[in-house]
Amino acid sequence: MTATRRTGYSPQEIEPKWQRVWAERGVMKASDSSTKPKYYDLVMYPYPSGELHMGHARNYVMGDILARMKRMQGFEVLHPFGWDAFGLPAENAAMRHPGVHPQKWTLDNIAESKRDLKMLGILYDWDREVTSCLPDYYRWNQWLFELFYERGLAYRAMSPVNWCPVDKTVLANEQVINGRCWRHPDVEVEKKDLEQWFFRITDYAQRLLEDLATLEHWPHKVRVMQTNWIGRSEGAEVDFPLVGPVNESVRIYTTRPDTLFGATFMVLAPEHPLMPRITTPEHRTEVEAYTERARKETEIDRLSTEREKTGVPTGAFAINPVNGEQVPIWIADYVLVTYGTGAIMAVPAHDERDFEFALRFGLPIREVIAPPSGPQGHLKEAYTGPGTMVNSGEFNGLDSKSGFERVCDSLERKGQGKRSVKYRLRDWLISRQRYWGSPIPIVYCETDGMVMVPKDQLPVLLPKPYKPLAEQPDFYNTTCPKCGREARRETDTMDTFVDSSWYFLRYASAHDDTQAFDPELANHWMPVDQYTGGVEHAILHLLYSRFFMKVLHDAGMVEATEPFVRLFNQGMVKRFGQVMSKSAGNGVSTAELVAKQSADAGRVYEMFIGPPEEDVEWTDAGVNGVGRFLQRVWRLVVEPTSIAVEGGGADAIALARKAAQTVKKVTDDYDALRFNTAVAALMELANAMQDYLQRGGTRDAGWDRAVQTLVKLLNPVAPHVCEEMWERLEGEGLLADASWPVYDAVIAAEPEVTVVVQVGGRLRARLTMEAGASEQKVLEAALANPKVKAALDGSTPSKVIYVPDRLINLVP
RNA sequence: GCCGAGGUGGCGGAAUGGCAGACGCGUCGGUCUCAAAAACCGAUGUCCGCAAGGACGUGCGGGUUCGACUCCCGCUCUCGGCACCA
Repeated sequence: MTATRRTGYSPQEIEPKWQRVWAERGVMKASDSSTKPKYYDLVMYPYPSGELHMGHARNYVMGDILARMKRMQGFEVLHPFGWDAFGLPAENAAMRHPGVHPQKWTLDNIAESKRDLKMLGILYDWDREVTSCLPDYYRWNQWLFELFYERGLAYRAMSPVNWCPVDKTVLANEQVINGRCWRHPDVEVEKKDLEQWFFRITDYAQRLLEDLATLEHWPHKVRVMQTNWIGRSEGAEVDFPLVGPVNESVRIYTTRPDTLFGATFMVLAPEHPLMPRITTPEHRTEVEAYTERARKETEIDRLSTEREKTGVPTGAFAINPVNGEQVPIWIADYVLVTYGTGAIMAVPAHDERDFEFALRFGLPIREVIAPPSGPQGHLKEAYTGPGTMVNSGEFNGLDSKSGFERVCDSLERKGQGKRSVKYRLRDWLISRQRYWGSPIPIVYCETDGMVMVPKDQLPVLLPKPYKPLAEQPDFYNTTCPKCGREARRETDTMDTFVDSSWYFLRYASAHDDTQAFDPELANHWMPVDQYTGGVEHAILHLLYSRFFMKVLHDAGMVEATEPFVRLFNQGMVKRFGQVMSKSAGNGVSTAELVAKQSADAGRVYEMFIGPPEEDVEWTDAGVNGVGRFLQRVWRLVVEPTSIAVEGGGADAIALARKAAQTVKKVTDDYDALRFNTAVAALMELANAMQDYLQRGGTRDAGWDRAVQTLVKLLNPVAPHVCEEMWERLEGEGLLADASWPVYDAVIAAEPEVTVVVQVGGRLRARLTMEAGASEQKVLEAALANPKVKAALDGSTPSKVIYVPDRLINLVP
């Protein structure tokens, strides 16, 4: 007997159809006034790089799956999109193709990317689209800059800055990776002194650190990275009075005041302001030569731990306040002027760097902390752990922890020092000497100094000609808003991370031309329930956004203090062993995939290919396999044929039970973003359905249940084909139906279950009983059973295992 | 160096302490075809065996447990982050 001819479906026909239908129905338009519970589903807005390939698509698909599921579950979903549209690539393109303006290049790219997103069936509320390079957005960037300025959080300072010689721009600390430019891993960053704008993020260091503890739905890794980046340490500042006529002290910072008696020398950073005054005449030449060389050295050399320590003595001495000892003062570049006080006391016995330095220059090493065990004296290396204080006068015998406190108490009592908390976090340098960014709305006037452009005169528009702003007199020549006399505009633009630090608020009222965002609407939608994007933003973007949120909270503009409740970092898509990218030439073009296979297959494949947080390798065979799966689902749902088989054995109850279990599994998996196992579970259900038909199963209630379950649960991942199938089954699209299947009690069909009760790993009871409505009920009933109660003997079970019949002989 | 995450078939990967390898790819066999491709059906951890079946298997070494991929201790390798922050 031959099976009837099976036709399958044509994705090229149904996919455009449903994309049209969704657009017409406006299914992803978020209502601000809905009575449904809100769900804010956000993917990191991208830099618009033009045509999309499937490497870009992965996180958008994840976001889309959640949006569709939450909508079907009855949430009012905000799923917006926008473009991080300022930045260097547009300028580079403009330089490569003279005559092409960065704006045109950017807007063309946006159009291409948008077309490809739609082609993949990813639904956004495009009415709320945000484009950061357009005046109606960057106007509010400038407005927020002024808010920061008014609150004392934006300031200008001369600063040695990181300078990328290729991009000819200043880089933030965060953009320097191992002393090299983040955009050019082979280009060393130089140092240069410039007047720069900063945001005072260090004022928020403690709150940024503390609130990390509340972000329990963030990846552990990201929280650890931010914690380390903020880098809080507790210690003390101690004054070492200078020896000689100068009535001054050197203030040092240490995290180990308990080792104060072991300080045998001091080290100042080469840039330390005290250096020129304390250096003795006979050491002057040497010190100046050293500091000059340190200044010229690039970050990469300076930061290398491989490098041998260098330094020179100043000839000056200072007095250790705790024991009156005179210690020599050295200059060395292993001490950083930007951290602590730019000066340290060196305790070679208990600090690896000081130890190395002391060995190199023959400086004394004195042990003041005895390790809890092992021989003391004769150190081969620095002992940095805790121990007992020795050679420390009145503090001898104290353990290092209480010694820390007692020494601090003593210093504070005598006015020689004080407890002090330091952070590694530096202020955020936002100035960029680039054209394609938000102009900083400040005017310099000879009479009035630095003046903000009045808010009603914003935006300060970017001039049309593509040329550095500092070379455009039409731009920088202006009048002072206060006195009306000639003045000069600031020609720096803002770091694009400023733009991306608040765009998620703009979505709440994307077209409001009276304010950056409507506080009421922002409070309605915020915080973001799910934020999805690349791990490369684990520090910069996320820390800055958190900072903005806190500042805006303090300004009374938003209620929440954290922007993102749940964060997820998806892995990257590779092909031929490399991350998919235009430059590597290994991208799978969205348009081509859709033409040859289908958007649905691409979507399902990217979810099925591996754990969402892992990097995955794209293979064409893999996507074809998923295409086969979707065709098989179509045949099962639309053209089912049961085949009479000898022996039969089709079990409709078992199929219905399988469907119910799949509902639970897939719903949980989607919620936890375990898309790979969700798809696998749907494949299992399809296999079970096929098996059922092959055993001669017919279209009864169990079958219908399985069909509905499969189509609904698969819909968020493969929306086009599922909508089409649903229409054929029910006469309408699924999103219109908007109902998510609920896990219910088919499990009651389980005739008997065995329950095993354990206390503290000890087996206490085992009994067979009639099944209840659900696993949970079975367990509850088991605990109420007198036999179990007796076995438990009043103690609480550490574990109750529900064991299906087929496994019971494994339990003793 | 410090911090974090991981080592499971030929491959990607599944497994609240309870049948290791779900699901898929690949491979092999079959159906259809003049043939090939596609599609569909079946087999597929390794070793021994014609078979029924047996033995061995989650980086390495110990431990806890009736039972360990899973928990604990030690080691090792890989990948990510930070890196002279006193």
